[in-house]
Amino acid sequence: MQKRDANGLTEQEFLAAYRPGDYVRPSVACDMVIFTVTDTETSSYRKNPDKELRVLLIERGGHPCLGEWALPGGFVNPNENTEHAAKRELKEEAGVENIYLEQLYTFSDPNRDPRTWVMSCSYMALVDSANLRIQAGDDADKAAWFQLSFKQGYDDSTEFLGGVRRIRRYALELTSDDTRLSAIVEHSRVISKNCSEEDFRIVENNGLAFDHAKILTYALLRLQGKLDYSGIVMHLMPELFTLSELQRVYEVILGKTLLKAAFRRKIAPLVTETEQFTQNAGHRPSRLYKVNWQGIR
Amino acid sequence: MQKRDANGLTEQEFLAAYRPGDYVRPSVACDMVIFTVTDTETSSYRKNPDKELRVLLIERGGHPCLGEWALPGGFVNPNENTEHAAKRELKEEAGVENIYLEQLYTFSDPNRDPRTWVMSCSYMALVDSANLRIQAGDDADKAAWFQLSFKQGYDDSTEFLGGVRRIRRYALELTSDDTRLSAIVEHSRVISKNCSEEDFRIVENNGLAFDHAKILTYALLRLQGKLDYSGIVMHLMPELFTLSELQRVYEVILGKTLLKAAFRRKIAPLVTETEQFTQNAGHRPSRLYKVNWQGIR
DNA sequence: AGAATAGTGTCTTTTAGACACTATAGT
DNA sequence: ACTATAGTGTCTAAAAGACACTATTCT
Repeated sequence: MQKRDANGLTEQEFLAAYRPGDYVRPSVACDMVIFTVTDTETSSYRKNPDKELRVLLIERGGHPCLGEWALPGGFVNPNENTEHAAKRELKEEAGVENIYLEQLYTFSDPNRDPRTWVMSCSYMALVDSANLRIQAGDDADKAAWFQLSFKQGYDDSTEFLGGVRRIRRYALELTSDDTRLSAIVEHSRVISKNCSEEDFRIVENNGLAFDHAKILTYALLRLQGKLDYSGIVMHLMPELFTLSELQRVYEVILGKTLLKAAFRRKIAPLVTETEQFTQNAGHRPSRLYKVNWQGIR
Repeated sequence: MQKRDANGLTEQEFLAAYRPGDYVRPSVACDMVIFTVTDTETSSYRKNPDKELRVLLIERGGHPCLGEWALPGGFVNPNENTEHAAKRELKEEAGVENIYLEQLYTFSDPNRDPRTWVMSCSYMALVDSANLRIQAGDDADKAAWFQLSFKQGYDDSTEFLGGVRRIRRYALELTSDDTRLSAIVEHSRVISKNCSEEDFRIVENNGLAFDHAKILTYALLRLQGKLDYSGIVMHLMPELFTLSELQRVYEVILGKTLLKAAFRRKIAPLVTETEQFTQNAGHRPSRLYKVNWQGIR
């Protein structure tokens, strides 16, 4: 291409002479919401264990937010894109590779980090807990898998001239062996012709670093929203699983129970039956299935 | 809070002493995909005009990509977040305010801009064309609304051990009064247990700047994907509209025709009927509706 | 009158919800 | 035998698809 600009330069000449300005640039970090699903302890030899949703957090060893728990993450390096950075962090901080990864949202409020201007490009990752052979946080940082409870509380729509404002509050509770964290995040949305605002606000926060309660809420809503039309859950399942297990995973993420017959009809195209069965369960054995990746959208 | 870190500093002391490192930081820009819907010329006084989807592009007056057409956008300033930047750009470059705005995706490949390291946080905006009283591009830059044709071509799934690779190609054609642009973008997705890769690749590009063909494709897929479960289309409609008009907007975005009766059943909760009717149409008048914002999800 | 669209009725098909019933290993 | 779950059958209700029919205004 030999086009010349207003100064008579070709593109090659322009780029050779180009010097980036010295205006202020943000740092860009990747923060990762890594979900997995684990079994609870079961009380009786007969009872199947319940499923619980867990997320990986890391205790901050320095200011700011010293002693609070943060999503694993780190800065994006030059010569890599955010996805590379996310994968690198995933390996370094959680010891996992080759798992489901999806970009969520870029959080960019200028004061979200008290040190300096840091944007966070957030990612959601899903891991089968059987895949977690490497214990998270081998290094100095203290890492832990927190069990997550996510409940919608306050919910209100107020109408105004030509529009609606919808406010919902979500209560997050996170528990690990020795730590309990909690947060309340308010999601408000103005829906009208002349305005379109969506906002997450941290109403209450006990022990979560930065704006990570927001990011976590965003991730949970995305996960819930994707559940029924995409086969995203399959990334949380082990190689072989029973349909009841799969149903319990859906249930723990959605926070409600589902009807067995309807559930099975719906997920039928997403799974393939095997000839293997569970054993020693204290009740009728259950057929084991594997994921039918063709059926996943 | 009086916690002290490993150096015996409180958070206040730490922050007061904090100096950001001088490692390389990216520039962050917002690029905007601004959609609107317009009427085509109608051949006969009887025939209703068709709808067409349009997107705003700006011809680049300098290197790089001199003479090519780019999405409107600009850098994010310190003390604003990406959404503020997007709104500012929307006003400056397209002369519109208070319209629907949604963050799409952050494109961050290190070489996407030949000058320097620039990440693009992309947004999608929807405007009712009646709202465009201010002609876009009053200033030096040449701006134009391009009519968009978006067709899926090649589509293939190849199975491999324990997974699927799905490849789809999309053909974009953009036409304004005096310019024709086109691009082919390939979307490939690997869906399997041990891998999760999603990638957009520009296969062919005639006249679109940077990686903007990618961003545009991403926006179109998002718009299509959101159509049926959210009332997002309503942001493209004027104050009063007929149900046939609304249907034609759905049809032009989805690229397929819909059945009238079923369509009306489905969108019924999203609209409110008025007592006004179209006039001088050369055929039976049509009732005018307005948006029922309560019904929008 | 007749072109072109507006608007509705209704039949069929598909999907979802509800719930009861039968089946079966393990102690 | 009994517990706890596995798995299926079937009825009902709701939603989607298909298509034909009637209604209405302007030239």
